[in-house]
Amino acid sequence: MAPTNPQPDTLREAQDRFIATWGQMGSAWGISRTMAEVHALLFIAGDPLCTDDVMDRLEISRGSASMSLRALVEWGVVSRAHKRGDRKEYFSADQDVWTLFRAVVRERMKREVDPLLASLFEIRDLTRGMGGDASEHNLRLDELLQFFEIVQAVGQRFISPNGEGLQAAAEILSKTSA
Amino acid sequence: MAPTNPQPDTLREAQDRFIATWGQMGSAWGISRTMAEVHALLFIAGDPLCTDDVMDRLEISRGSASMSLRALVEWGVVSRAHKRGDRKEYFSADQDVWTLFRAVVRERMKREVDPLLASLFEIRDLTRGMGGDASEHNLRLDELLQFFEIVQAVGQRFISPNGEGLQAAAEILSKTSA
DNA sequence: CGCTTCTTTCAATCATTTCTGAAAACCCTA
DNA sequence: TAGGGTTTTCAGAAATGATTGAAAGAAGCG
Repeated sequence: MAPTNPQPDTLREAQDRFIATWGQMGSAWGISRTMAEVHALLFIAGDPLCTDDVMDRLEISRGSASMSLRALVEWGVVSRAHKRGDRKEYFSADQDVWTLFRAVVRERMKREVDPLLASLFEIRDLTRGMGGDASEHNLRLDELLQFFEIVQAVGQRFISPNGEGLQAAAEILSKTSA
Repeated sequence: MAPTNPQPDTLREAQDRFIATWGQMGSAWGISRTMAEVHALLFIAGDPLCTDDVMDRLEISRGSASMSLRALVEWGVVSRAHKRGDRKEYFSADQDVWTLFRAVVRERMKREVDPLLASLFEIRDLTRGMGGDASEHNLRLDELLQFFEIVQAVGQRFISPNGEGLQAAAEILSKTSA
C-alpha cells in the first residue's frame, strides 16, 4: 500500500475538535456559537484566512461569515489583512491569549458592568434617606454598589495599558499557597 | 386631601426597577431573565417569599416560578425555609454579595472551565510531539492551556473556604494605584 | 386512609436569537 | 466609468431556548 501521511488528518481533526470546543464555550458566554467558531478557526489556523476559507471550512453561509468576522473585528480580537495582488480581504486572530482575554473583559465591562452600575445608582437615589422598610433596602443596594464598584475597578486595572501588572498578579495569586 | 404615604410606592418602584435591571444583567450572562428576576426579587425583598408571592409579583406561571426557584436553590444562592403552621415552602436569597458571587464563580467554573480544560488536554494529546505544521498548533494550544490553568487556579482560590483572602486581594487591587 | 394543599413535571406553545441566500452596494482596474 | 470580483445587508426561514398550564405526584393533617 502507498505510504499515507497521517499528520494532516490528525491536525485537521485536532483543529475541528478545538473549533467545536471553543464554539461551545462561546455559547456559554453569550457569544453566538458561530462567531466563537470563526474565532477558533482563525486562532488555531494561525495564518490569515479569507471569507471563503471560513465559509468552506465551517460550512456556513456568506452572510453569517461576514457578520461574524465583522463582529470579531469590532471586538478587537481579529484584524483585517490584505495580500498583495489579491483583492480578497483576509482576517487573522490575535495570537496572544492575554490580549484576547483583555479584549473580552473590556467589551463585557462596557456592555454589562457600566450600565448596571449606572442603573444601580439611579435606583438607590429613588429611596435615598428614606427610613422604615426602605432602610434595609438601601443597605442591600449599597452593598451591591460597593461590590460592583470593586469589580469595575479591578476590571479597569486589568484592561489598562499597564494591566500587565494584573496579569502578573493573577499568575502569582494562582500559585501562592496562602 | 388625605395625607398619602408616598413611601411604599416609591419603595416598590425601586424594587421593580432593581428586578428589571438584574434580569437584564442575568440574560447577558446565560441565566434566563426570569430566573434572574426571581433572584432579584428574593434578594431585594429580604424576607422569605413563597411560590405564590413570586408568581403574583412577577406575573409568571407556577411552572416557571417552580423551575426558577429550584435552579436557584441548586446554584446555592437561595435557600428553602418553612414557616410554622404554614404548609407552604418559602424561599430566601443569601444576602451577602460576596457569597453570591462566590457561588456564581463556583458554578461557572464547574460547568465551563473544567470541561474546557479537559477538552483542551485531550486535543493537545492528539498532536503531541508532532512536528511540521503541528508544532505551531501545539504552541498555541499550550498557551491556551496555561492560561486556563491560571484561570482555574485563581477561581479555586476564590471559592475555597479561605477564599476570603482573595476578596481582600480584590479590594486592594482595586484601590492601589500602581 | 382519604382529603386537601402545595409542588413538580413536561408536552405544547410562544418568543427570541441566529442563519441563510440573494440582491444591493462597494471598489478596484483597465 | 464599465465590468468583474468582493463584501455587506436584511427579510424571511430555521433553530434554539423559555414559558405555560394542566395533570401527576408528594406531603401534611384529621
